[in-house]
Amino acid sequence: MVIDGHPLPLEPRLGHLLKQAQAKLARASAEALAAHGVDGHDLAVLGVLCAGSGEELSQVEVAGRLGIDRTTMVALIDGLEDQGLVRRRRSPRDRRKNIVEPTPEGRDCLHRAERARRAAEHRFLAPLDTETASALVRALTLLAGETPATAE
Amino acid sequence: MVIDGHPLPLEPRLGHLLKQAQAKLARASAEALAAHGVDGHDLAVLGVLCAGSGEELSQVEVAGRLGIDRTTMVALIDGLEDQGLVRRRRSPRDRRKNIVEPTPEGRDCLHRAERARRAAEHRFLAPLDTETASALVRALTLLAGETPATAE
DNA sequence: TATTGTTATACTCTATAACTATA
DNA sequence: TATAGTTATAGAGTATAACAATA
Repeated sequence: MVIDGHPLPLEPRLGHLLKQAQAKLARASAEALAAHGVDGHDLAVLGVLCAGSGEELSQVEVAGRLGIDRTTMVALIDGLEDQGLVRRRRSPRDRRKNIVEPTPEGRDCLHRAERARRAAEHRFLAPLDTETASALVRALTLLAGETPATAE
Repeated sequence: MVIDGHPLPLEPRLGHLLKQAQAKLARASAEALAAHGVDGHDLAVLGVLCAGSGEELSQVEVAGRLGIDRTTMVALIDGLEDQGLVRRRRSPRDRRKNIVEPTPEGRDCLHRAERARRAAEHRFLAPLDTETASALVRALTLLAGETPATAE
C-alpha cells in the first residue's frame, strides 16, 4: 500500500490486493445499504428467503445456504424480526424448526436495498471496462470455488 | 456459496467472491508459511526491512509502509525478535526511535518463506491461464487503489 | 441418539486511550 | 507540544460448548 508517497515496498501481493478490494467494496456497500437499515448479512438472508420457489425455510436451512453458522443466524433473524422484515413461526411438521418468512415490508426492503447494493457494486467496478469486469467475475468464480480434492 | 448441492441462492455477489477468494488464498499462504515459522505479517515486515536501499527504518516507518498501526507493530517485532529474525536498537540520532534490522537468519527466512508464499500464490492461480491471471492482477490493482476524490 | 434453536463463552483482529521517554 | 514505543482496554466478528425441546 502506498502511504504518504512512499513507493510500493514489495511487488504487489495478490493477497493484499484481494483484501483491499474486498474491504473497499464492503465499505461502499455498507454505506449504500445503511440508508435502508440493513447490512450485507441482513440482505443476504432476505435474498435467500425471497428467492426461493415459495418453499419454507428454517433457520438452519437459511444458514446453510449462506455458509454461516446457525448460532450466528439467531441474532441476524432477531434483528430482522425486530425491524418487521421477517417473521418466525414453528413448523407444524417439525416443531424443532423455526420457519422464517419475509413480511411484505421485508420484500420491499430487499428490492430497494438490493438495488442500492447493485449500484454500489457498479460504481466500484467503474474503473474497469465491461469486458474486464466480467472477466474479473469469471476469474474470481474460478478461484473462489472449492478446490477439487487431488488424488493423493 | 453452494452448500451440499443447493443451487446458488443469489446471482453471484462480487463481495462474496472477493471474500472467498481472499480467504482461500490466505489459508493456502498461511499453510505454506507455517513451515517457516512466520505468518503473512511477519513476512511483510521482513520484506520491508530487507527490500530497502540499506536505509535504517524505525518501527513507525515500517508500520507506515505496510499500512498497519504502530501499536500492532510492537507485538509483531516482539515475535520476530524472539525468533532471532530481527534486532532492535536505539537510534543514536533520535533516541525515541527503535531501528529494526533483519539478522542474517531473518534474511534467510525471508527468502525461503517468500519463495513458499509465491509458490502458494502460483498454485492458487493455477485455474487461470497466464493472461487471465495478469488481467486479474491488473483489474484488482485498479479497483483496490484510492478512489480519487470527486469534485463535489 | 441426533437435530434445532438458543445462550454463554472464548478467541482473533483491530482500534483507541493513555503512559514514558525523548525531541 | 509533538512523536515513538509501549501497554491496556474495548470493540467487532466469529467459532465452540452446552442446554432445552423435539425428533
